[in-house]
Amino acid sequence: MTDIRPGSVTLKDLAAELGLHPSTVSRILHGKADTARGAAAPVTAERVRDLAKKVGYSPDPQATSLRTRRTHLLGVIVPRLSDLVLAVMYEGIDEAADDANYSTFVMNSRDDTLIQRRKMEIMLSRRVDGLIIGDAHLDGNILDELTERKVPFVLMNRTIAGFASATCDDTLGGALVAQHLWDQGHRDVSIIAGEPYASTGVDRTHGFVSRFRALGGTIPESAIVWSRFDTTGGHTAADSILRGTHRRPSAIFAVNDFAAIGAMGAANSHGLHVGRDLAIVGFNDTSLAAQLPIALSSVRSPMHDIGRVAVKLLLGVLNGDAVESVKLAPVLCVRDSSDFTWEAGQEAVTARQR
Amino acid sequence: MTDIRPGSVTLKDLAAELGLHPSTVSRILHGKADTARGAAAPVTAERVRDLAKKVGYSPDPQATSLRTRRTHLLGVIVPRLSDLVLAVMYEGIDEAADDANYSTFVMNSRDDTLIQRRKMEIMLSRRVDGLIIGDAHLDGNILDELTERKVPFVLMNRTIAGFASATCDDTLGGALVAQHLWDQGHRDVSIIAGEPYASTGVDRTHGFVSRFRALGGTIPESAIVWSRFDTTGGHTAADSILRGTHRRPSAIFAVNDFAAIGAMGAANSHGLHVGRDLAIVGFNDTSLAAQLPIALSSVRSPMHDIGRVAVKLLLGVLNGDAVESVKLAPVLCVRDSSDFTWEAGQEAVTARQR
DNA sequence: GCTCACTACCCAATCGTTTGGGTAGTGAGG
DNA sequence: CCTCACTACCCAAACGATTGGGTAGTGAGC
Repeated sequence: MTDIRPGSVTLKDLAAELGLHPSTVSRILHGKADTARGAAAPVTAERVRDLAKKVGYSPDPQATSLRTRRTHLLGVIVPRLSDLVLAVMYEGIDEAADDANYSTFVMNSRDDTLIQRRKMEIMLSRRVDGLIIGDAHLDGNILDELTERKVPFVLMNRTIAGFASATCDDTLGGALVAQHLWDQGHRDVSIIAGEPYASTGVDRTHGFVSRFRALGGTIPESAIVWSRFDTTGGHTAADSILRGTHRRPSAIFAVNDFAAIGAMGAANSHGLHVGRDLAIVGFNDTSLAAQLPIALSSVRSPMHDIGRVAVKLLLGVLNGDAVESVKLAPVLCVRDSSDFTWEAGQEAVTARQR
Repeated sequence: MTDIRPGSVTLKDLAAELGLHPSTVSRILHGKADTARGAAAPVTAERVRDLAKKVGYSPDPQATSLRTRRTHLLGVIVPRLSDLVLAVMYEGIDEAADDANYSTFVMNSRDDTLIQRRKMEIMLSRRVDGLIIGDAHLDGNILDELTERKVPFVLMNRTIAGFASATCDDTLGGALVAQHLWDQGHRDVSIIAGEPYASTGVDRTHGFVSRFRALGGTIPESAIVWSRFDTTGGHTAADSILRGTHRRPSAIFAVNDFAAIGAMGAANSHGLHVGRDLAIVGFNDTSLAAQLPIALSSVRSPMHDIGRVAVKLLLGVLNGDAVESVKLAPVLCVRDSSDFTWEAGQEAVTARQR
């Protein structure tokens, strides 16, 4: 590419070199239909472009956005990037933003409303063109404020009624798991439901419960345990489920792979062999699921695409379009952790049906 | 905070409102020793600051950096953010940058030299003040180019001789594992070594081999298998190791937790019980290690701190200081996957000693 | 009464682009 | 020959902040 640091050569330099006015150069290099029209003679335009390429001219985005009031910057706020799910979504964002010539800031809020606010202010003070919010809380009061302040934004990962969002169809995902576990003969199930303020966990749980009940099953409130989304959260939740004396479920649905992995750990320490004594199904089908010593059944959510769609939606908003929320379809991946026909055969299934 | 979108009120507005000159306001709000000195009367300063707070003034960073030639922006390039190790390091960066009033761009290079270059150019065209490079390849020709172009940068995660870096002491980490496995009685070990262009894997492998040999052990070249850093990479590598007919090691050191998890999966499908038939040790002690059905021994590396240190180093460079590379100390965490005294008792150890 | 040193400000140029509005020069049409 | 419509440019004012260099006004010192 260039052998010099960008910024060393300006529009003015180019103009001087060619004996043109900076504005002419600007129109040639950055104009649209302008160029074809009255901007410059084709031969001049050629000269300009050649020189620009030769000296490695790249426009100063600071100067440009000072003038245009557009930074071509998007802000992304996630609970934590060390959550693989959000990291993958961000990869999708990174890609799509890049394709559209935008750059992104991403910051962690740790799901703390104070930090959320602070990071948002930082992004706005950086003059981002819009925000992608991946850590929306169901009470969502910040969002109203953003709307009032006319900040363009969309939600990702978690959804909230009334705002545009890019998510997985979590309700459907939950339903798929319910159907699967029911088909496998499970009648007594528990749910590790995630944080109550996150639509992901809430919707997955709701989808599961609705379908399970529609099939004729029962799920008492006590079978739903709220938890953090990480491994320790899942471990703790599963522990409390398995410790319960009056009933011990034959299957656990964790709304997140990491919680599921934690649950596997807990099952282990209770002397239960996952996939034989206890079925566990996770959500998101992260790259780990299939590789675990006992492969984890999981609902594959198109995380990467969710990130891409979020960018598309936001660009739509910036463009003044009326955008609609997008719910991408999940797919259930059944593996050893919940496939009772796998080695135990039919007897296990019937045994479980009691 | 403010109830209006940042950017709506400028320095000029403040000045007009107060009957002062913009430059005076600027000096009051952003000056250092200036303020105390001849900038303005204390009472005026007070008035300015009050109004600024009241109307929610926040300086336009684009305008500022256009003038100052400093963006307070740092660029971070990592192989992939969906690698938990890099994600955690980035969290450290995010924090430390925030503390120092910097913002960061982070981009994925997928360890592809072409993308690496492209992302770098994007960051430079955004006029970042400096770069943190988390995906350096040992052949490192881009780095020389950066040096030549006088771009301030530091390395993180991976190190390369001659450049400032923030890393874990990988050589020591490898040595710790060698010592541990030796103490456990293992004499026949294999290494899943990661990508040959990454110093992390190379140094961990080298540290391991050196110590193991110093203790009197032997490690043939064939016992070292290069691989990708993810679970599938580990799976494939372990598979080829375990498939080997002439020797089957009693222990495997994977230079990365994810590779180790993949190796566990492979061991499983070879009918080996990890922790009894085969010891496996990983690296980084990611949050998963301790939660796995069979808890994974791993070398804890201070990933979060590595990110923080990287920022500190880079700020040092920006400040014109001569900075030194920092190697943070690793700690070995022994768990079930390699603790033979755990349940099998002494017999297993001696059996393995042959 | 004059100089000197402050104090408390103001002025204007500048950073690199963009953009609405000119304006010389040319050729065609009447 | 004059007008008109182009073509191919140029001019200058922004955008919002920073910064080196003024300069009135005041009080002290001699």
